Amino acid sequence: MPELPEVETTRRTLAPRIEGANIEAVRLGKPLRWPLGCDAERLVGRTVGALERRGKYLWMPLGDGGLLIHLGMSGSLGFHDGAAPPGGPHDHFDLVTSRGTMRLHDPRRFGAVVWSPSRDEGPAARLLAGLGLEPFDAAFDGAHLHRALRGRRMAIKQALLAGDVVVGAGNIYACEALFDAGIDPRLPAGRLSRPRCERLAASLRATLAGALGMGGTTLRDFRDAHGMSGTFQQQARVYGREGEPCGACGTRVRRVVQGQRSTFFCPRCQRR
DNA sequence: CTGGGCTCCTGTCAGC
DNA sequence: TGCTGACAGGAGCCCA
Repeated sequence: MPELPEVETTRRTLAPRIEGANIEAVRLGKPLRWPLGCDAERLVGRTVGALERRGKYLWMPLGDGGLLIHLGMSGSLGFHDGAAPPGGPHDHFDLVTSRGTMRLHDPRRFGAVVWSPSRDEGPAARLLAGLGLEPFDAAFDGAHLHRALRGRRMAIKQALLAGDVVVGAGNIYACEALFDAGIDPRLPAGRLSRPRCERLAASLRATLAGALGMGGTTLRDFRDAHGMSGTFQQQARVYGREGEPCGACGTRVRRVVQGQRSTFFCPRCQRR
C-alpha cells in the first residue's frame, strides 16, 4: 500500500522516537521478501541514526551499515514505548531499543528489512539504483518528465508506476495525479506534450503533498508510527470510485486494467 | 534497451 | 453458511 506519502509519514512519526536509540535485541518473525542478510546479533549495540527516505524505501543508518526497509503492499511500522505487547501472527520484525520497540506489521510479507554495509554499496545500492527523481526534488519538473518519457510507448500510468522516471507514486496517487492533470492514463507516455508534462509534474507534486498533509491513505491497514490512520482516501476523486459520478463533470468513473493493476479515471475529464 | 507478464503472501469480499 | 474467484497500497525478475 504504502506510497510516498505513507512512507514519509512513517519516517516523520518514527524518526523522533527512534533516532539515537540503542538496539538491545532483534526479533524475527516469518520470512519477508528477502532475508535480513546478516546475523541479527550484529545489530545489537548499535545506535540508530537519522532516518532517510528514498522513493518508497527507508534507510536506517546503524553506524558502519544500516537497514533498508520497504513496506511492500501491506506493511506498516509501529513504535511501542517500553515493553511491546506480544507479537501477533503478522508482526515479522521487532527492533527492541533503549527507547522502545519498532515493529514491522506486514500481513502479506511483500515488505523487507535488509542489512547493507551502506546506502551506496551492497544490497541497498542495488535496490536503490535506477530509481528516478524524487518528486519534490527541484530537478523534477515538466522538462525532466518530457525528456525522460520521450520515445516511451508504455502508457503514462504505467510509466509513473515504474519508478525510473520519478518515484513515489503508486496506484492511488498515479490515478489521482492523472485525474488532476486531465490526462488519459492509457496515453502512450512519449506522446505527452511538454505543456502536459508541466501540468502532470505539478499535479503529481500537489497530489503527493496533499496526501502527506493528511497523513497518507488508509485503505485497510496503514498506520503511522503512532498507530494513526491517514485520511486521504476520503479525498480520492477517482481511485476506488468505479461507477460513481465524477465530482467535476458527473460522468461515471471508469476502471480499466493496466499491467494487472486497476486504473480509475474519468473518461470525460481525462483526455488523450 | 524496452515492455509485458509473473510472482511472492494473506486477507477480504462479492456472488453463487 | 460455505466455497470460489477476484482483487488489494509493490516491484524485482525473467523473457521476448
